[in-house]
Amino acid sequence: MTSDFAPAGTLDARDATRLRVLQCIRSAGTISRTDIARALDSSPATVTSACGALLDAGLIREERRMPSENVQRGRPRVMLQINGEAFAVAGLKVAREAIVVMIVDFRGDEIGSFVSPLEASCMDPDGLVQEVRRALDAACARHGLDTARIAGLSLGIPGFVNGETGFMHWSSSVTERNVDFAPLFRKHLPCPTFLDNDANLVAKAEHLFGAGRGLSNFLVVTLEHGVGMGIILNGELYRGERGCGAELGHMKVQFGGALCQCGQRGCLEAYVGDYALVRDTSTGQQSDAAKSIQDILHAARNGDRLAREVLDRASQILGVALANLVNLFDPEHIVLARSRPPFDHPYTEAMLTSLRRNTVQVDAPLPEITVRNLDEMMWAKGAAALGIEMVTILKIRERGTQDAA
Amino acid sequence: MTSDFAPAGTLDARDATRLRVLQCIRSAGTISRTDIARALDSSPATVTSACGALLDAGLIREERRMPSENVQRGRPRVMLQINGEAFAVAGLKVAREAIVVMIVDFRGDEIGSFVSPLEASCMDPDGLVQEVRRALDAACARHGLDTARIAGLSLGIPGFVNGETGFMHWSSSVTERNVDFAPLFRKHLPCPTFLDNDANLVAKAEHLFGAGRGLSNFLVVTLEHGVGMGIILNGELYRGERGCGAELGHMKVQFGGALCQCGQRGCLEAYVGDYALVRDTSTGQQSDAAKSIQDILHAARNGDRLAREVLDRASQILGVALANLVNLFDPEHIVLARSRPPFDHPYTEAMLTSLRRNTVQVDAPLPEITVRNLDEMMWAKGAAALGIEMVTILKIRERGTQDAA
DNA sequence: AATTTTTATTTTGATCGGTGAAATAATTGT
DNA sequence: ACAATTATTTCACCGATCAAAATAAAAATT
Repeated sequence: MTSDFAPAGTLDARDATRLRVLQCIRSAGTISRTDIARALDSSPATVTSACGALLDAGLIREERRMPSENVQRGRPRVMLQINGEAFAVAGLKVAREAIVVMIVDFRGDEIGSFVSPLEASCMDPDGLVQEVRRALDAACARHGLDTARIAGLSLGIPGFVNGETGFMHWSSSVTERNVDFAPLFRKHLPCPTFLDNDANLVAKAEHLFGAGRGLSNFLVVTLEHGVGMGIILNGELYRGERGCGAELGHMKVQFGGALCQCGQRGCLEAYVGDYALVRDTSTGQQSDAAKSIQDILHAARNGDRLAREVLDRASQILGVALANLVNLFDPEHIVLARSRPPFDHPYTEAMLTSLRRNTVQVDAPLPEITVRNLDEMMWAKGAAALGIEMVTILKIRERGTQDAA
Repeated sequence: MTSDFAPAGTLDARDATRLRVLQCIRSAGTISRTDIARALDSSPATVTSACGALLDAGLIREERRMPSENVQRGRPRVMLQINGEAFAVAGLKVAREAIVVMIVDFRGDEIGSFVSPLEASCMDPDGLVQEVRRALDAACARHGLDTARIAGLSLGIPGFVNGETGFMHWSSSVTERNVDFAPLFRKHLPCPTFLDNDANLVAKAEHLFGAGRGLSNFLVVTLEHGVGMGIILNGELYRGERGCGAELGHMKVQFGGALCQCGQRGCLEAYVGDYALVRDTSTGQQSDAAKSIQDILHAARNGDRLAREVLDRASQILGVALANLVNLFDPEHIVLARSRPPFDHPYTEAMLTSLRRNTVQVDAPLPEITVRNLDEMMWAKGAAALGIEMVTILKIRERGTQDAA
């Protein structure tokens, strides 16, 4: 049942403590044992023992502290930090035209990246896994890394994916439906491999390294061709019962409204997705087909009324959708990750105004909103973030069994 | 910090185990120790000891088993069940015209109920608490109960309430905003008292006693004057960061749409709330003001086209809103609790069709939908459900400290 | 320079919850 | 009566955590 694929939840009490300590160190960056004990509200003794194990496993290291302004009396604290060299993890984002790879160390720092072009944007499962293998090998080769140093591999893919089992219900990148990737990964790839919805990965990245660090309840909305969302509740990715929730792009914002790619009406994507903007600004004239988001923005800036209206409406509707999220989830924070600048100023302003206007009024302040640029690499980095988490658990477990032996 | 008010989260390992065992017994109804061990995946020894404590505390009891079809060899299992007589809890729902009280035993079975009329539908905090006291005393008197037997009291109130702290941001029943009820409760009421949003209470009731028994992720949508929602995620009430999420009634389903009571546009309530139906079926003629939902339904049944259209649209829009929830939360189950019959057949059908049509298509089946009648008493019972849970925790803790002494 | 004070970490010994194994209990089948 | 079977309890132990004591490493003081 608990295969390689989903190692979480299988931690005994001791390993759970070690993991907590590790995560505390990671989120603090640099921290002493005493402060860890304080932060986790546990005894120094416990922290000492957990840190011992983590040091033995090579996952953290002691830092010879700066002789600087530590103007304190008493025995100086020994600072601990994540040992970046512990292992490397590859994050891969399967996009339309390429597989984007980012290799990061255990700290999450980039070691190198690589873009491996794809012949076809939609492949059969076996073909996809082989492309992944090719991308991984090429990325390692480019940066002079032995593929064996990669301790884990994490794959972000658009579509409905159950990140806990590796089962894919549907993806725009895969010809077949209902594929169990776990065995394919085991067969073709050299290290433990994890699969998740790409928006979930960005959420994970924000949670581990970005604006969501240390938060328990926050949302990440991704804005590119489509609109996606990752949900962190109680400090964990919420995946829904069947592993395919968070379909913000197909939230209906207008009853009987505009037609969406998915065949339904009034979906958010049908107003704010790239293709919707292109469609709605087209006037039936000449070069419309070639119109890009850039063109539309440009036109709007030059006073084109249609372009302005479409962008304005998109911003407002996006604000409504975010307001719906605030009304439903009441999160601490929302990260709005957009690929290209269609929602740049002044549209971000319009969006925020609409958000405020459509939120149920409580005296408590609204959740913070962070707008973040999201290039292709960020997706891959998000994948890597998940990989780090998963492999960390594997390593801690491994260590545990070694102790026992 | 951890006052009387929110006893959860303050359980040590042992009490947590006891609580798990107790909840297992509750959700099973009648179960043997061996089966509990199997269900909780723990050792029989642990279960024995936990049950010992629970028996001592009088929270559960052994059932002399039926001599019936237990055609098994070996030592017969001793069945355990919740001891209803352990204590009583009062659930109160603050409605517009009355406070509805239900007194239940520890099993959740009704001991008696009472409706205590209110002079005013909106009171100052002190007045409200005194009305609560009056309602409690009257209910006890009616059923010949000593008020001292009530081990806990739980209050459901419409509005934005932080159920974990007892802090009320706003409620339609209270003249003031931002009231901390906890000290008022301590001052005027004879037993530990808890406060929560009324929709949360119905969710709790479904989780403990209704369609959500044993489920981890499900939603309860309440349909009456307004539209509310309770969210259970990972087996717990999700309250959002500021304790005021789940505002389904103000989810925008139509950009720039119909005007809502709240002053915003396109809210779900503005299409499916009682007052919206009345408004939208009014033709500017004579007795419109007196029109009731019953009248509208009746008119529709008799072929009135406007009434039909309005009800049809309401059903469809409700379906869209539920589809949004499915797309976002991917729950196991949704309970639709409606107070009066505006969404009876054939409108329930229309609603379900709309739900199906607006859900993102995955091969996995849709969550189950249960439609449930929700009379005023159910709200009170929901409140009682929360009360049972809270008091259970208090009792288990109490028992723990007794042991220590 | 030696000593005191202060703070951080480790060691030690005790506690406690959970567990497996063995013992006991309560049946049915022979 | 005795064997077989299943449920529960008892018991000895393990391992995680913790408080307290010991130790370590510095700064301040003498």
